[in-house]
Amino acid sequence: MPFIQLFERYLREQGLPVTQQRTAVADIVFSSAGHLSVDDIEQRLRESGERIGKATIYRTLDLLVKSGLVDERDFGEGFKRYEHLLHRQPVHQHLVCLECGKVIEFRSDELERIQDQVAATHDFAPNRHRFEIYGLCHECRQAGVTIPYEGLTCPIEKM
Amino acid sequence: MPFIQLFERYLREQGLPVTQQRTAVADIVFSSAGHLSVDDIEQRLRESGERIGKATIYRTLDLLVKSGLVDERDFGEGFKRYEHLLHRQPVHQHLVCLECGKVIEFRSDELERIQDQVAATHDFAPNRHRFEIYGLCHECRQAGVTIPYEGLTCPIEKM
DNA sequence: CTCAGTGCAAACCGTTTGCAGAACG
DNA sequence: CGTTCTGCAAACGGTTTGCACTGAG
Repeated sequence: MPFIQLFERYLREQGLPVTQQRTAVADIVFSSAGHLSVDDIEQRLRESGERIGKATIYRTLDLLVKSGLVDERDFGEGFKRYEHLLHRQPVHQHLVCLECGKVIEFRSDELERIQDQVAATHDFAPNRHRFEIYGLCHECRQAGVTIPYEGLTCPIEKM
Repeated sequence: MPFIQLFERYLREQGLPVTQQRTAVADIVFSSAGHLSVDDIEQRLRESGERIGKATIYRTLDLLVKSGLVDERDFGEGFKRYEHLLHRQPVHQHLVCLECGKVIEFRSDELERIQDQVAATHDFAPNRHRFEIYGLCHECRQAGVTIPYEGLTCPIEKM
């Protein structure tokens, strides 16, 4: 995969050294399809025989995000995930299963339209947006999982 | 404001004690309009003369969220914000200014439709969604703020 | 050879937890 | 009065940072 070359070009453009650690991290990120956590990356590096400190992984991910080749995602798990953009779907959104954590990607042109429309109404210059749907995937529902409602029996009415 | 009574009702429904601390935290949350951080809440409690430990605030917020009266929000700031739902706008989304952090609320019925449509396509049972638009508000743009592009000069083409 | 990068460990920061003492019901 | 809550402080987990050492250019 020649995607690492793009990152190397970015580093050179910025006058930053192309180190073996940066290449190794970029290699893992670009060759993995999914939404990787830092622990995922560390583990895959270890599997490839590389032993790279977490600090370096974080610092390299910062560069990858700044370069625009990788997106940082936060699905509310308490840590971040990273996803490279050299994908079929340039801009896409996510369905996140609350039970198994599976992430399904989808794309909606309408969202772009809504973003522009809403932003225009509020005199806001949109830079990016996130749209995530949380729920239960087919498999988890098949397995009988449900989301319990623990709230008030009737919140608003009987005030 | 009688909203605290709803929370007290919830506590009783669950067989949980209605303590002065829980009431105080709920009081702050329900009487504040915006998107409060735990520090905001702690400070406002202090201003009202209450001295309540952070742990208790967190524990009470958990209950408020479970009751369904308060929503937990994460705008990617590294901490959570809390917003009560006894509002004009039952379901709404946010425009977040990347410069000043201001949050503008908006509502779009189309989003509900898109959620249902996308979910149906992927055999997914939606529970909730989040749609956030990040960008620059009118004031910050007036003040000359721009978002610098630090990425590759041309990411994809010259591979 | 020089300067930035790396690895380690400590620091950080928001959040959670364990436990002795206080308070609700 | 028993049971749950509170406050404190320590623990936690992901992330960041300081510093001596290594390595890229």
